[in-house]
Amino acid sequence: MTREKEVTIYDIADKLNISIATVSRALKDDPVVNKKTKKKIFELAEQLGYRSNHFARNLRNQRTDTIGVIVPRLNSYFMSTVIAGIENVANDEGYNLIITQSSESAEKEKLSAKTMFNSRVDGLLVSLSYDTNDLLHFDQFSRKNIPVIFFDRGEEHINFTNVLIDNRRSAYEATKHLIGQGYKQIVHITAQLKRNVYVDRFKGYKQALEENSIPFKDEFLIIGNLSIEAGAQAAETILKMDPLPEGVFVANDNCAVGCMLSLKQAGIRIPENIAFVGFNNDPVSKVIEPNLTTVNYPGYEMGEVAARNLINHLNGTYPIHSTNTIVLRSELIIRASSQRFSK
Amino acid sequence: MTREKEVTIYDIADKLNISIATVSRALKDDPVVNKKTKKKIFELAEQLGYRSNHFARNLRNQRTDTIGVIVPRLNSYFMSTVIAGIENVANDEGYNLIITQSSESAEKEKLSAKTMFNSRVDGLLVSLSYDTNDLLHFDQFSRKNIPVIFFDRGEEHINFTNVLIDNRRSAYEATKHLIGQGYKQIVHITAQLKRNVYVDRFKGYKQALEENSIPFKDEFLIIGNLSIEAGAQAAETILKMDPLPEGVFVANDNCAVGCMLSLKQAGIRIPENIAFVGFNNDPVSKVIEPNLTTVNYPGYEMGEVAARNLINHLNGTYPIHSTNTIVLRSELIIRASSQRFSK
DNA sequence: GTGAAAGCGCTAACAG
DNA sequence: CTGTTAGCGCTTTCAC
Repeated sequence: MTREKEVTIYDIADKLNISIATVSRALKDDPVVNKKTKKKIFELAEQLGYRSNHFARNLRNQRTDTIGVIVPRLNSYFMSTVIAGIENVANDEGYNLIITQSSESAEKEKLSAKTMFNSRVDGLLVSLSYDTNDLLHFDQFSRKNIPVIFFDRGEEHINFTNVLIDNRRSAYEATKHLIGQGYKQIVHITAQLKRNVYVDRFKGYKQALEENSIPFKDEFLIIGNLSIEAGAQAAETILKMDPLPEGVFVANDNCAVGCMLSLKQAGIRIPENIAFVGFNNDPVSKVIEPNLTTVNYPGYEMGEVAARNLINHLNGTYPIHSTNTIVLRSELIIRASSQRFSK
Repeated sequence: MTREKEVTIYDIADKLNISIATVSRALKDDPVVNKKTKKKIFELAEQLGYRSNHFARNLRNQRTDTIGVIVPRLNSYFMSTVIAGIENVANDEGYNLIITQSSESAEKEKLSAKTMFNSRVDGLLVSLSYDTNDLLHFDQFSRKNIPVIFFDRGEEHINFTNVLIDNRRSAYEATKHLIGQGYKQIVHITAQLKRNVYVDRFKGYKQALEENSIPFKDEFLIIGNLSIEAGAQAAETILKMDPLPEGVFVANDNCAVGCMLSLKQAGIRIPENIAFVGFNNDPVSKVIEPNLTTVNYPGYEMGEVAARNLINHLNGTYPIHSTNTIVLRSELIIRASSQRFSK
């Protein structure tokens, strides 16, 4: 598999009988180079199919124009939307993306971090796995002054910026809405209470209960991995409750949908028997019947904001620790699944 | 933003009073190096926080261990599944991914190709945009013997391998199934007939009609961008038909769902009045009521196969033009939306 | 087993 | 406005 010889600035310099320095300058459109020379160089470069060698340049410049992205999973609507947002900003600014998924495992996340580190990404965008217990594997980045920004699933840390929504408040409003509709016995389906997003949503849920003098019951907290299947399992659990709960607040739409489908199959009517509120505003929330009340989560915007912020750090527009938490707007979207008197 | 000085093999060599050559060899685990020396080197490297410089290495080795991926859109279930598959294989084999989206525009696709080329990806995985008219922007890769593999949306070309499913056959079976259920007046909703996948699905649809002596009607071909919204629009068109068609075969589940929702809202019953078959087996097909009959599309597997194949090319396991088309198995999944006598 | 040295392609300091 | 030159950090050939 021999490759055609690459054209270098030496080739161009040779043919034009000028120095590589001039060629290098011309190619960067350095105004100091004579217009005519520049023109000749550009033309020849084009003709020869010259392409600049990133490695040589990076080797000199000590930067890669690459941003690393570590996500728990690629295949969710939310995540692909975030990545589309990141990609949009990054490409505009001339950055490439290296993307890996941790598959919700702390182990793989550490590995990914190492890969990113060794690939010398200029900056890192991370959404933590379910499993992650500490942030030690990101210390290597801070030590080298490589900015790390967490989005969605992050953790408070002096060295890292977080981009997120107000999960507590959103969950509070979601739960309050259910209570306002007259549902009091409310189950909460979520993931392990390790990640901020789930902890905060749980807090919001509890706060709403408390404010309405509804005692929190341990057995109303159902923990799973928030997949459709986990939703189906949660439905089993719910069906065994006696009396049945009146409402369910799920930390993610997909899981809510899985749960609703199973309950419906078991003859439960939504929202008459049990009301539902989800989280994320995944398109599926408008497909399920009844349509799912949910919290709108600005994924695309979150991706853009995180990337923009990272790039600003990189450009030195502001110092690495200048911002620490960016909160995006989110809001409850009320649909039929939670309304006592739905049409 | 000064970064801590990077540790190089020179530093290690200095401290250990050996040559950089030995350090370099040891770090690659070259068996020729004395075990003890190697151990010392590894320990010191660890302690100093040494990380190898990819650029220096790439500059020497003329390879990047990077695979480029160009997709029309990141945010569909299908695409994120494919990418998860690619990522899985690529990471296992020590390759990084650079991902860009063309946003269904030929222009952006060309730009992406250029970026990839300049980033010197070792190989390229592409799913073409709706818009793309020619493959000229991939010629630069063949000229340099850089393998390019198309997945899902490709085009026959002597230089490039395609990984796909048998779209014609799948569409044929889907349509035949509708006909078998007694639906004869069948609308086909799809995208511009530019990409293989849509052309082939259309062919399969037509073939099934022909074999059953059902004349194809021009007005039964509805072209859009296959989004949920396009589905809603298609529903408008359908509702104006008199008489109404009996069945609809949609080239993608999302669009089918959009269409079904609108029709249902207009009082049409599915499948009693109009039957539906989709394509892709997106999870949403099991959420919509009635559940959508669809063609199972092995996205994850497609990603794995495409990546595996590319990497085999790169490893020289087989020559660049040895395979030209890889067809993955796909099959019709029959659900309630298309069954005359559904429960 | 180990070392010396050349060179991958580019940039930038310095000199003119 | 242009050229010379010294590296960036690594791999690899050739010697020993």
